[in-house]
Amino acid sequence: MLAAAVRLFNTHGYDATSMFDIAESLGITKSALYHHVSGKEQLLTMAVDRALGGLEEAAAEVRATAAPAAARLEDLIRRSVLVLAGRLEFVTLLLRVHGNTEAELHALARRREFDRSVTDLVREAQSEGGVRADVDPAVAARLLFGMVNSLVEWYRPDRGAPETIAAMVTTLAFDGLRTR
Amino acid sequence: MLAAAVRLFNTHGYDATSMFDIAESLGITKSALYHHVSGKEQLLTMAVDRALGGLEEAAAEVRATAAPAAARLEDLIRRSVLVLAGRLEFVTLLLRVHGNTEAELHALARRREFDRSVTDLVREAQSEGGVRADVDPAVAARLLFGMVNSLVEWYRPDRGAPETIAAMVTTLAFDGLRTR
DNA sequence: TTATTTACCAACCGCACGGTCAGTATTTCA
DNA sequence: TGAAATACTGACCGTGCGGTTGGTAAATAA
Repeated sequence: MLAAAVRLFNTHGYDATSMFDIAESLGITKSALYHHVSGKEQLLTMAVDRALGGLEEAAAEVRATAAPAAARLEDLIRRSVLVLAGRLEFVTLLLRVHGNTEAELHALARRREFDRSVTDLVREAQSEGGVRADVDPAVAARLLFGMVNSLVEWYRPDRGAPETIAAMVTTLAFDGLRTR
Repeated sequence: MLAAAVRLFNTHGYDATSMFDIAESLGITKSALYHHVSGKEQLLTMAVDRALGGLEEAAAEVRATAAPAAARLEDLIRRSVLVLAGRLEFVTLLLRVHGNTEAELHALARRREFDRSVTDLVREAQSEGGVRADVDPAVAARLLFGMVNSLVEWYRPDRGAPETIAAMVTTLAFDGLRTR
């Protein structure tokens, strides 16, 4: 049910998807839908929770390791790509949320907290000498996750295994495109 | 007027912005608004046109130069960042379009054409030996522009001059984060 | 001055949406 | 068997939306 709703939200947009559309795609009536969920916003909340949960779990696991910061950053990027690929539809919805309601603002706050932890990791890696110091850590973090997050716009299983994509992302992030 | 509409579309979402909201933000009535534009969709069309126009112009200018493909790719990335920074609100709207109407589908087609030209450029650079050959050109193109397009989510003039950001993007894209 | 175009307004229309409600099948379990 | 909980239905409600209409005020130009 959540899956059906999220699929429609992603295809036609959250606002453009009516509760009737969701019910119809499940072969039930709108009233039956309201018997199971409190409203449209709850579906959104459940979906972005699943996305944020995966990302936060990845960050926590990485924080628990004792490797150098640069290696932890690489690991976080890798794990994030795997979360994105595994929970693609939920993360897609999360990344399109823009803070119109209370619930969306809360999701946005959690996203910002995640972003902040990435920035911190970049800064730490710079001070350890593992990452070049001539880039602003906040900008670098945002560009890095701009790359990762772009998966929601184009990734499909037939374009490569998640691990393959993750390897490409970390290669590009740490070594760049130039031949050497 | 277009600027006011686009600002509201980006803040609250296209669907969530009513023609009344736009009129109110301009201090006129809804009817006055309809005197100048044919409808809500025309505002969208005009906005995405301005975004796509900038990107296509950049691609054409780059195509007209005779440099190696790798240098042309770097130049296209640089120019694209400048277009994004300069027309931020219009590109933001463009990147959120998802093909619900005829006009949006047309915009999406133009975007895909641009993406294809980037992929071609990556492939050409690989065959010239200017870019590492162990990455899929389509994936690399998408990751590169994932990085560039992320600007619409975070860029503001006080976070750095467009040229500074552009330099960071091309550095990250070609040389990566690792110290050497 | 007068005719014409341009800019604007208030009131209105039809429609689709999120959500409710009163009631009815169906399942569960003592 | 029968009571209680669960799953579901169709009709309905209020609201806000995109867009229209018939008309008025102001600018423009002959």
